[in-house]
Amino acid sequence: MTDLAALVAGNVLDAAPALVGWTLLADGVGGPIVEVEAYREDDPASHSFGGRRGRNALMFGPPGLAYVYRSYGIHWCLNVVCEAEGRGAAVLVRALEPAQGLEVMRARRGRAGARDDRLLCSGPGRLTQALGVTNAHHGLPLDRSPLQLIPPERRYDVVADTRIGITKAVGQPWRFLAADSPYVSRPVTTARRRP
DNA sequence: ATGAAGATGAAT
DNA sequence: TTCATCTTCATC
Repeated sequence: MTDLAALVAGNVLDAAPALVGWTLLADGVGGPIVEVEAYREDDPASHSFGGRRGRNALMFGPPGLAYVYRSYGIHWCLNVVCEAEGRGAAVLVRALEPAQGLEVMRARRGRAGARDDRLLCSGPGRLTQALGVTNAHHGLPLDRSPLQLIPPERRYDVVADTRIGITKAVGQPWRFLAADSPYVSRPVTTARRRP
């Protein structure tokens, strides 16, 4: 699927893996998405859980907009709002492969980012810092300046895994990664060794 | 009004 | 493992 509007209008569990490989740019800085997570209304871990109120109202709005929130008082995190208006679903963009605007990213990411390109965008907070995404982008469409989502140029093999940092709803394999990408925030969970 | 928790990241 | 730091939501 190369039509963004149709993609984000669909079921978030389909949209999330399909977004892997799309290039995300903010003012021309970014690269292909390699890791996302899906969140939906019936999911205790989702900001939209329990209905539309306050800031999360954007998750219930029209698909294709950016839902940005503050994490741990420090980081910004970027989501792509999905599904029809009235449904509170979104895809958290967790990591991308740094491809365009490398020097800008390194400057924004400071010490850690300067020494290893894998530390530029591997994590939702790192990614927004590298791309300069903040509260100012909350509610902006992802298909118009300063934000862009460009269809993949090649095929990506996508792997499903459990989400990260979730305490309220465990087990759902709603984290989607580009297989073998060195730019994901964390490798796929390996089977737990027996005691 | 006030407080605790949280879809994180960096340093120790 | 600790801690930075702030919005949202629950409770008083």
